[in-house]
Amino acid sequence: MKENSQLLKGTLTTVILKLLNDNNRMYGYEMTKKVKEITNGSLLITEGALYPALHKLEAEGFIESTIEQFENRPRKYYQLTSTGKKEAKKKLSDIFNFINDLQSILQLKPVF
Amino acid sequence: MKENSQLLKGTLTTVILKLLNDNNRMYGYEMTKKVKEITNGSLLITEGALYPALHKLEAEGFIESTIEQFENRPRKYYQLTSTGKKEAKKKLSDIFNFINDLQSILQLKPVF
DNA sequence: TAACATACATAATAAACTTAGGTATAAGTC
DNA sequence: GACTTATACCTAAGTTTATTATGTATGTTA
Repeated sequence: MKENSQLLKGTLTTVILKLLNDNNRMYGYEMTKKVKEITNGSLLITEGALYPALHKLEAEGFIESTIEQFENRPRKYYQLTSTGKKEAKKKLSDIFNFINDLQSILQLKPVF
Repeated sequence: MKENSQLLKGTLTTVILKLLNDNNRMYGYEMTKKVKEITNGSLLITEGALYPALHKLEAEGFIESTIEQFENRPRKYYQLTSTGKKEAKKKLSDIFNFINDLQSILQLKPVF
């Protein structure tokens, strides 16, 4: 993603799994639009990051795809496999734990 | 850091700046202990990540160091420079914005 | 007809980490 | 006495994950 990109490393996979968990099936380009919309344009998934991430998740067996034609353009729809659903739960749990830890550290008051 | 390490990329610098912002001066090893303590051992800063990050921050002029002897062992104390204080504020603002965006995405309810 | 939007993709590069080592001193354990 | 653990610094090789820059192709809007 762009904008605050340094912060993002490692979260893209979790975002993808969460989107597919909530929406049953989505295609890549749709995910970029969705994230942009949700964050009012402050978080932008770059396609150079997204597509390799999708291919990796598919190779790992967490998602699977079907290609369909829509108005003369091919769309590659992805959905979670059963192991992908478990992975989504795990990744979400991990990231919320991480965010909690991070907030513990970042909201410490100065020592007097 | 270890444990949930994929999630951590890009946040280490912000954590360092925040620790120095709150504690005036700290040495590297102390930071690893502090983060471990705050997170009850769930977040571990590896020294292989920490020391290069400290050196980079110093090269960028955001922190400066003084070496002191403590019980026959050298400690390298770091503190924020004036530009480092501004950078700390900026990075903290960025990371909170990012966490907010992330939570917007990750807490979406399923579409009916 | 040029630019923008849709929709996929890859390759070179850069950044940030993990893993694995290294040096040195001190304290505790078998 | 030997070994492990803790303190305290450090670097290097390799991996992962992103950015940036392209490329292909179709459809729509200015």
